[in-house]
Amino acid sequence: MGLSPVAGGSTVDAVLEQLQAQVSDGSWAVGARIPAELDLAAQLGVSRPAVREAIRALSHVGVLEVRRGDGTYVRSSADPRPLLRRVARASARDVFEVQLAYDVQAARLAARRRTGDDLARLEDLLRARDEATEPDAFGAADARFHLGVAEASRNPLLIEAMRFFLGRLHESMRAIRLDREVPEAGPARHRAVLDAIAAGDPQAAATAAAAVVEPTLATLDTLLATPKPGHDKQPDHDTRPDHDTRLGKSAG
Amino acid sequence: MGLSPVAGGSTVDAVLEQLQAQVSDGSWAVGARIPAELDLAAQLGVSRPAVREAIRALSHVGVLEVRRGDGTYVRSSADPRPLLRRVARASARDVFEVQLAYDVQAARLAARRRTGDDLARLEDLLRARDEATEPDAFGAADARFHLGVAEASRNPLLIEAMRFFLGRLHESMRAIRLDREVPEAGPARHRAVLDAIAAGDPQAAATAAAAVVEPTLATLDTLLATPKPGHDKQPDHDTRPDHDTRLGKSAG
DNA sequence: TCTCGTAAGATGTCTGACGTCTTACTTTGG
DNA sequence: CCAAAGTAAGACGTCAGACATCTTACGAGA
Repeated sequence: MGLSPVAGGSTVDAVLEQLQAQVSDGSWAVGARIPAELDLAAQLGVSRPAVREAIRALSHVGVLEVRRGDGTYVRSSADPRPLLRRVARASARDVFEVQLAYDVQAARLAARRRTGDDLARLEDLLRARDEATEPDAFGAADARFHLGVAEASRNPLLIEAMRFFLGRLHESMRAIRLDREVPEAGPARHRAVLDAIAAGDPQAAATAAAAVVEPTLATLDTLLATPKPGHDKQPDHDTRPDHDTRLGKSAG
Repeated sequence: MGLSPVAGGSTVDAVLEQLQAQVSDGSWAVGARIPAELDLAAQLGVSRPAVREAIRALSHVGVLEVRRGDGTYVRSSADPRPLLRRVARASARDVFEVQLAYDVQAARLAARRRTGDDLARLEDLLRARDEATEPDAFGAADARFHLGVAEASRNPLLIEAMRFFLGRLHESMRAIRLDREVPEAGPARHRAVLDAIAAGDPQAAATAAAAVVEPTLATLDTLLATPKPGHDKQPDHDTRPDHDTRLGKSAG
C-alpha cells in the first residue's frame, strides 16, 4: 500500500488516516523509521505543518515516536482510534460495565498479591469511605478505595485503566445528573471485598467485588428507564453536551 | 490556575501539558470554549503552530473538540496520558491480565444478552478455530472467537476495548517471540464458554471464560521466569531502521 | 586503530499570509 | 413590529519559507 495525495475533508485528518493505515496494515513495521516529514509532505501533496500535526497526534497516542534529529519511528501497530471514539461517546452504563470488569479482576489479583501494607492502606481507605458524608467527598473516597484495590493487584496497566475509566464514569454520571441519585453499595459489601482480599481468596474477592457494583448497575438501569420528573431539564447555557450520552434521549 | 509562558524542554509538549492541566483541574469546564489559538499563543509566549499541534494531539484523544470557524471546546476532563503511557510500555503479562478481565465480563454479559444469531455465529467461529492449524491462522481465529463473545455482550465500549487490547497483546507477544510458544487452551474449555452462554448462565460463563485464559497466563509466567536458551534475547524495542521503508511512487 | 571534529539530515520552532467556515449583527423587506 | 437576507468579524485550516538545534555518520588527524 502506498500513499496518495489527499483529497477532500480536512487535510490533516486525511494525512493522519493514511499514516495510521500504513502502520495498521504493516506497510510500516513496528520499529521501522518512516519517511522524513518533508518527504511525506511531498508524497502526500500537503505542507509540512499538516504532516507534523498528524504525526503529533499519532505520537501522542503511542503509535509513532519522534526522535529529534533522527527521525520518526513506528511504536505500535494497533489502531487506537475506534476505542478512542467509543470512549468519547460511551454511555454511562457501558462505562459502568467495563468498570465492573476491572473491579472484579483487580479484586481477584489483589487477593493473591496484596501485602500487609496493602491491607493496612485498604483499611484506612475503607474507614475514610465510611466516614464520608457529603456526596462529593463520599464519591471521591469510594473511588479511592476501588483504586486502592487495583493498586494491590500490582498491575500498573490495570491501575491506570481503572483510574481513567473511573474519571470517565464520574464525568458521564455528572453529565446526566445521576451522580447523586444512584445509591452506592453500603459498607457491608465493601467490607466483604476487603475481607476476601485479606484472606487471600481470589474467587471470593471476585464474587464480592461483583456484588458491590451489580446492584448499582441495576439501579442505574432502572433510573434510566424511568427518569425522575424535574431532572431531565437540559442545561440552557454554555454547556454543549449533545455528544450523546445516549441516555436522556427518551425525554426529548 | 492561569497560564504562564513555557520554559524548557519541548515547546509543544509544554503547551500540551498546560492545556491538559487547565482541563483536568477544572479551570476549563467540560463544554466550555477555550481561548482562540492566537490568544493562547500570546499568553503562552509561543507560536500558533505550537499551540495547534498541542490542540491537535488533545483533540485526537477526545479531550478537546475543534469546530472550524467557531472555536475549540472541552470534551472530557479525564486525562488519558497516564493510561496511554502505560499501554505503550505494558508487559505482555499485564496486558494479558487486563484481557482476562474483559473476557470474563464479556462472557458474563453475553450469557444474559445473546440472541439466536449470536449463538449461531459463535458456533461458526468456534468451528473455524478448531479447524485452524497453521499458527497465525489459529491465533487469528482464536481472537475472532473471543471478539465474537464480546460482540454478544452488546457493549460497544467493551468490544472496542477488547479489540484494541487483543491487538496490543498480539504485538507484545510477538515482540518477545512467545506468540508461537505459549500453548492455547484446547477446544473443550472454549466449548464450555459457549455452552454457558447458550444456557444463559452468567456465572458459569464467567467461570468458564476465566478457565480459558488462566492456564495460558500461568504458562506465560513460567516461560518468562525461565526463558528458553536462545530465546532470552531482549526484544529490540528500538529496532534500527532499514532505509528500505521508503514508499514506492504513489501511482494515484 | 582510535579519537575528534565536521557536515549532512531530521526534527523544532517561528513569522506572516491567505482561504474558508461559523456566528452574530445589521439591514432591509414584509 | 417582526422576519429574512446580507454582511462583517472572528476563528480555524493551510501553506510557504526560513532558521535553530539535535543526532548521526563519516572522514581527517593523532
